[in-house]
Amino acid sequence: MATFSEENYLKAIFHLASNDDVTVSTNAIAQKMETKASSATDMIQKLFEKGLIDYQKYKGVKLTDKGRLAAASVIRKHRLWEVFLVDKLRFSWDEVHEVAEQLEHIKSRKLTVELDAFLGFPTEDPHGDPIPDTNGNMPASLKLLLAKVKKAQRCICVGVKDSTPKFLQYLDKYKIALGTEITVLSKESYDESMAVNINNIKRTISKEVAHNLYVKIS
Amino acid sequence: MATFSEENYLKAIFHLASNDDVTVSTNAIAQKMETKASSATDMIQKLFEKGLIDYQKYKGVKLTDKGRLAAASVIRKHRLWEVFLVDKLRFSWDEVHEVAEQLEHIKSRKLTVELDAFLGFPTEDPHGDPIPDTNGNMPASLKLLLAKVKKAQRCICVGVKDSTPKFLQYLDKYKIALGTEITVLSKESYDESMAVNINNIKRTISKEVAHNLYVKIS
DNA sequence: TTTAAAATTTAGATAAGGCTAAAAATTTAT
DNA sequence: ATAAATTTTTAGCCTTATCTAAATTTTAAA
Repeated sequence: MATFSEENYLKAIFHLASNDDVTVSTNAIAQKMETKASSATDMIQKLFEKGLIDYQKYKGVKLTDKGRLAAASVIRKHRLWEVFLVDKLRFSWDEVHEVAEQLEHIKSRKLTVELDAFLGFPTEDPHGDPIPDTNGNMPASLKLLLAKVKKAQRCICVGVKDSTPKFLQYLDKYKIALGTEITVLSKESYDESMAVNINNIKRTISKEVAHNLYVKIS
Repeated sequence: MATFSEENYLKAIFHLASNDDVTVSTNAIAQKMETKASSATDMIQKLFEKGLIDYQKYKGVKLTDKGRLAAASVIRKHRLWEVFLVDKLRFSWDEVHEVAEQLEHIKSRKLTVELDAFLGFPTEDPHGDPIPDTNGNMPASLKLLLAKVKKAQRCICVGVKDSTPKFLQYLDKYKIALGTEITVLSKESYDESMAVNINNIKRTISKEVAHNLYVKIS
């Protein structure tokens, strides 16, 4: 059974290797884990010995099937707990991550199964990210950045790319939440800003914001 | 902030010192923690340096106010989670402890506050043990041995003192389970046996059984 | 293609929490 | 009251996960 730290490294590798065929570098892992490359190397060797990753010195790593399932299981738990916190316990977007980081490591098959049922078998977390199923399969995400949406299209806010409290608070301030409908009125090529309609109010959205907000065409 | 291990030791000391004026011995702590006395000594010294316990070499240990509050907070979380598991997630009484042992260490003020509200501010866990309040005050336990129940009183089975398979099998055989309602019909002073009504069936309960079954007056 | 830069690994330390074995203090029993 | 038994502490070692500094390998550049 993996330790907390091992689980966090597996998760980091999973996120870095969005394409399964990509090998992930030691430095990338160290950066994601906010640690030193030497520490990452140590953990890589341990994960390799446990059969959770493929690894050759200096050549980067790749999750094995076993490792991918373990990582997906942790991500599944993380996202289920986020749904719990928002749907049942009045947490808001910017408050769930830190707690879910702890809850994701609780080990109990029954707990995950029952929590999933209690929440009504959700398929997405409050940020619009898909929840892997029990086999570790993650449905492809339909979300795209607001910046990619064409003029006159209507879309629904489903998540954020930047999940820092600062950005989430910005969204709160302008009443942009999960499910909010946004219509793109026009796009300004000079600064990549866009005019949009949100709750019947016309607003200008900066490039920065448009590149950090995920939506789904409706 | 206390580590998992520190929290577990604080909890052990809290449980061992039911009376706050009692000093707890190193051996007692080691036994409760299923570890060696030398390990207990190491942790005792750490807890003392953090101001969580009073300690003099060879003289045993007592929780400080700070330590007692920390211990009560962990026990509060443990019992709230047990309520959650039983009331919301279809866990049964004998499945909750192991998971609650993990959940009790999650650190988030808001989580505990919201969970408490979500559960309707419960005052007891599923075993009939009281839940300490946010100030660390624990209401006296309402749970008592069946032997103490007076004639004509109705009560609900909430736990066992003797958890050996032999006793549990006895309970099974006579259809006594968690939540079973028991009405005391009469008590025999000669052998301390009692006549009771269980599921509308009249039975005689021996002194041995009555002294190993916890109930709550209903 | 040889060298400089960058990335990666190894070596040696540290801190937490545990262990065994041995020493020291306290209790108990004669 | 002293010896024996028990309890508690200390000393030294192990593991996990981290670090810094140094060594090594790979990559990029001249």
